[in-house]
Amino acid sequence: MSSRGRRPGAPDTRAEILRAARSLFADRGFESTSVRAVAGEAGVDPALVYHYFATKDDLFVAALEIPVDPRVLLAPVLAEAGGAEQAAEGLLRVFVSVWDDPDNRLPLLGLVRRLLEPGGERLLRDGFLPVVLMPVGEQLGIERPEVRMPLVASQVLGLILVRYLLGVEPVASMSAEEVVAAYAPNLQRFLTGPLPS
Amino acid sequence: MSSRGRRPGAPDTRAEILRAARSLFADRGFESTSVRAVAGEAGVDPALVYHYFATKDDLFVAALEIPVDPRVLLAPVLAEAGGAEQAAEGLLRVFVSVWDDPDNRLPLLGLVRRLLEPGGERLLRDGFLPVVLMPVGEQLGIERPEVRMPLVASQVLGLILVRYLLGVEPVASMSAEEVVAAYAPNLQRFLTGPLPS
DNA sequence: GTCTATAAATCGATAGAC
DNA sequence: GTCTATCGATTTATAGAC
Repeated sequence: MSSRGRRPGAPDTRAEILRAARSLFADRGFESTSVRAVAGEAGVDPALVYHYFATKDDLFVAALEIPVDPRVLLAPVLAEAGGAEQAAEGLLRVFVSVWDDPDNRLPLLGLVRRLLEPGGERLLRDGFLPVVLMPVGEQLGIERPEVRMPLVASQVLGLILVRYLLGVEPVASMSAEEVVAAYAPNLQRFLTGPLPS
Repeated sequence: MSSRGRRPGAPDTRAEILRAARSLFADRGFESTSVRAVAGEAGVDPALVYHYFATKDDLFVAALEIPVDPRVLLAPVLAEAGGAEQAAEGLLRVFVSVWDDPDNRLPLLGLVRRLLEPGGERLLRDGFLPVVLMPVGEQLGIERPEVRMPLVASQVLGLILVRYLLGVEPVASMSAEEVVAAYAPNLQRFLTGPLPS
């Protein structure tokens, strides 16, 4: 309270390393990001990175820890009135609000980049799809969720790529409501519309 | 004709290197594929690869030369009766037939992998989108193609990811007609349906 | 045409001084 | 807590023998 002047406060080097790691993993991926590059970006010695995080994998996990639990965020939408027939709009609104939050952006981009790197297939097939997306389909009570949710995933992935990873205009600059208006009807068709045989 | 026995025919090492390069670039991307790995896969010395193709970049270009010209293939569809109102189905049918052709698969996958690597953003933003996709939109005579075609691109990219790159079931195993039935209505909405404001 | 040998750079990771 | 120094492996690429 009454102390004057600037606090000495050691610069939080560890946090600085994490910030640099998030930034680099997000726009160069895991393989193309060297520990040396992270150290350089953070303004510290490469060995210091290893001092805090034993391996490069540990650094990745620490930097890209999922900032939100999608199952918690989606729960209210799933409980909403209207049921599956109007679910797409609510789901999409939650999705965009999470991705548009600057605190989430870099960690999420890092995860997606990892998903698209060699050997990342399993992250979607054995991770995100069965753990997050399939339960959503089942709770919505839609028909043949095992067909419909992968279709949903294909459109959501495409949206992530264009809007967040590649920055293709005008999608990248659309407001949240414009994105919802553009995509909700198509997602809704995947959820409850007619399907091949 | 009348000559017997096996022709001596020097083993076409150059072609063998290209085949190995296509395979590795397609499932590990550009950065994660070393010239040594290509040489190993082809059963030759690494230096020989440099003998035929001066640099790793040249090898990539030679191996992943686009096997088809999308503008030529799409021309008949664009000239068809029905115009923009029924274009999605025809466009999608051409798209799937090209990607399902084994001769095209590896080169196309290699290109997409490169698109998703660090610095590959420009390949879509300054390459594929303005050169291929935007002219299609303009020839169809749709409204605001600069908004609609990026939306189309987002769904097509998602389909490529799920069906060809990540192999998510059941989309990966669908017949061509099933894919058309599943995606054509959504693509059609992006082409000629209502849009935000 | 195909190889051996190697240069020059960069990688992840460790040991140990201060 | 932060650094210097370095190991050992791997990378792209070159020079030159056969």
